[in-house]
Amino acid sequence: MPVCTAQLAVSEMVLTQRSNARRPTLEDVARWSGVSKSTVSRVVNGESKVSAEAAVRVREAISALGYVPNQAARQLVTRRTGAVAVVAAQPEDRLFLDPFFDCLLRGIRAELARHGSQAVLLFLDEPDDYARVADYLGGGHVDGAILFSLRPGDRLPEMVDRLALPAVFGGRPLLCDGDPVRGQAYVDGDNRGGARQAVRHLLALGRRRIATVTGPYDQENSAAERLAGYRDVLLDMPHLVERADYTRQGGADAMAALLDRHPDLDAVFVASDLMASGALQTLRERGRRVPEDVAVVGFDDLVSLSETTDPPLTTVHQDVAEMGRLLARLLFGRTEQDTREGDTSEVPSVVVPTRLVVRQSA
Amino acid sequence: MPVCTAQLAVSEMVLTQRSNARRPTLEDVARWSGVSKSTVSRVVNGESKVSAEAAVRVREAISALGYVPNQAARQLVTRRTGAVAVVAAQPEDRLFLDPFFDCLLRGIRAELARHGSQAVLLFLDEPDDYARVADYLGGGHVDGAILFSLRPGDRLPEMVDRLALPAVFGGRPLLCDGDPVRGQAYVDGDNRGGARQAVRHLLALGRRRIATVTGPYDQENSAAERLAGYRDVLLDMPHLVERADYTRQGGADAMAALLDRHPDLDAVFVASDLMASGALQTLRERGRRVPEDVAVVGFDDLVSLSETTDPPLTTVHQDVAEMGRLLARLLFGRTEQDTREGDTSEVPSVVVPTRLVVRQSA
DNA sequence: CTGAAAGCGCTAACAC
DNA sequence: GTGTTAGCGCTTTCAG
Repeated sequence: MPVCTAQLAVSEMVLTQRSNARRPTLEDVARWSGVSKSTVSRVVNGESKVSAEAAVRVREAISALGYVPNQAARQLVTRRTGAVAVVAAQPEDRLFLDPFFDCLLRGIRAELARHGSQAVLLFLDEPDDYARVADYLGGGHVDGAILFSLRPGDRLPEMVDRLALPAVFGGRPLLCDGDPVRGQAYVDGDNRGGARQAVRHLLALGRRRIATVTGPYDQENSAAERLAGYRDVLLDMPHLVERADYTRQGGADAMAALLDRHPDLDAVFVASDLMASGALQTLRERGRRVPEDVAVVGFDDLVSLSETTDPPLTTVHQDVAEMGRLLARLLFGRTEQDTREGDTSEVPSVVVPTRLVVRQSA
Repeated sequence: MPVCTAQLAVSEMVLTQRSNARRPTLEDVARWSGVSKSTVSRVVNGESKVSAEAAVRVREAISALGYVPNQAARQLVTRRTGAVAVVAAQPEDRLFLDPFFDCLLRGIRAELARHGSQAVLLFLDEPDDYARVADYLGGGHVDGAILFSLRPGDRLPEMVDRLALPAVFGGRPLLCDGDPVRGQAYVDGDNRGGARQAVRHLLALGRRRIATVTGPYDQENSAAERLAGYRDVLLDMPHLVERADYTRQGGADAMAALLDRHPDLDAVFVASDLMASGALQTLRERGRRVPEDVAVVGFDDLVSLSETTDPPLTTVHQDVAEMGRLLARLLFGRTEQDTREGDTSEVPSVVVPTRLVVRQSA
């Protein structure tokens, strides 16, 4: 193979070149098959009131001409695009290394597919992205948007609201001061309740020096909630808190710091499985046995992770895929929750319960 | 292929609900500001021939009304959407755990942004996805597509070709039999050449029992090329090959298998950094010193990985972000490379050179 | 500089 | 069943 072959002839035409061969329109199909546009339209849209023979001829014409409907035109009249934007505000690097998003997205895509909608993923990373994404969302490219990983005070909820675009949030959207943004539908896990379950479990095991490795609680609501849950349970007991960033390495480092400061700790609630896997590694390197010396409980229950750590991780289970599905269903106004009549002021949102999965680390 | 969009009954209404509050149109703005639609259009599109006062009034109207142009309508006439699809054929789980895609996507997004285009990411995972993605791509939602991680024999290149949608491929698209798909523009790394550099380096170090951990060479061209490069150099020497799957764990397992079968190996070329980090771990666990006992060379040079392994990884550097940028630039037909006249039969493609980065593992 | 008019390709009444 | 007729909201000649 030639190295660095740069045969870029005719390059500047790439984007227009091929489209110059005008794509066949509904009208072309109609002419070709000798019927009217309406009939073709009916066939394309699978309506019933079309004679069998007409339908056949139209279908022939369609494949002969290689006709593909122009969505822009269709959309202009139907007001529907068949696409839903999934906006991830998280910087990509975090996102791509976190299996959490994989599950969530899978759930979203599955549910969207059931509705015949295509999920399109957009990233919100640099400041510039806001304007472009807002343009995109407001431009009628999509029927709705699912947004997540927004930081407190993110201006996207407000922007979306102004666009009058149906939207739901993964994780409760917060204002700068930590107050919830009003009037936005969201799906969230029961972070606080889950954390409580985890810490209570540790307590029930007889542990008394229970530490916690937290997420970036000043930036992510889930992290703040999980820390709150920890505090709820350990009201009058010592709080051994180390903040990390939801990464594996961060978890490892935080665990090390915790061990340095509190060599006598006998349990730790780590606010995510990814961080827990890092913590486990530190514990091993420091010669602490898990769970004998230190009991460990994680959060998320990303099975690919929690089942394969050594030892397998006791963790708070979140049905992430279900959350994804719910998000999509909520967007389509189809949440299983009953809609309470007349209570229009209340935006339908759902907090998904968690449960503790006991494996071997605690 | 007749493309028929799925019918949506109830959900359709839900999603249009909020938009019932009719969004202001160009015409509304025109009336509000007492000018014609044309003038408003000119202001919106930043044209020069508009009097200052008219422009001001129009702008007032726009913000007063909260006007956002309807892209579908605009697109219907301009034939431009301002969006480019990035299609990842890889199952998500792999994708999300591989830092490679993060860099690539970043490069793509950066370049696209320079052209004012929004990148929208689509996944191709289950069989169903093909039809929906094809509909989407053919539906005029995007100006072009960047596709990658296609398996040999994937039918997407052909589908895209029929749609007459400008497209470029990340990694050379292959037919089932391993032959390249003709007529498709692609950007690829110099996998074979890079592998040669790696193995030659090992040879120069005096190693003589050089093994390799490969990617899934029956499914991914890059893996096949890297293996070929290994073979190129070790023509008359023993080939110690273990196939893995481009995951960290796979790399660790393959390394273990290699050690079992060839306890005397003194070097290993691992076909990706992610796998190499796994291999390094196995080596450590088995008590082999790196590079004293076994020299290790990786591939990709994902700095976040290769610089943080223990010891830091000697690896084949690929400028992944640059590849991403090139992909986008190629799509826009604006590659900096010279254009050779009259050579229209040759599709512009580029193979990006690699270079060996020597750190401490070899 | 500005406006009027003609579509872009499609669907949706409404007649036949 | 099928064709006819209006637009959907925008850009774009082409006159003024």
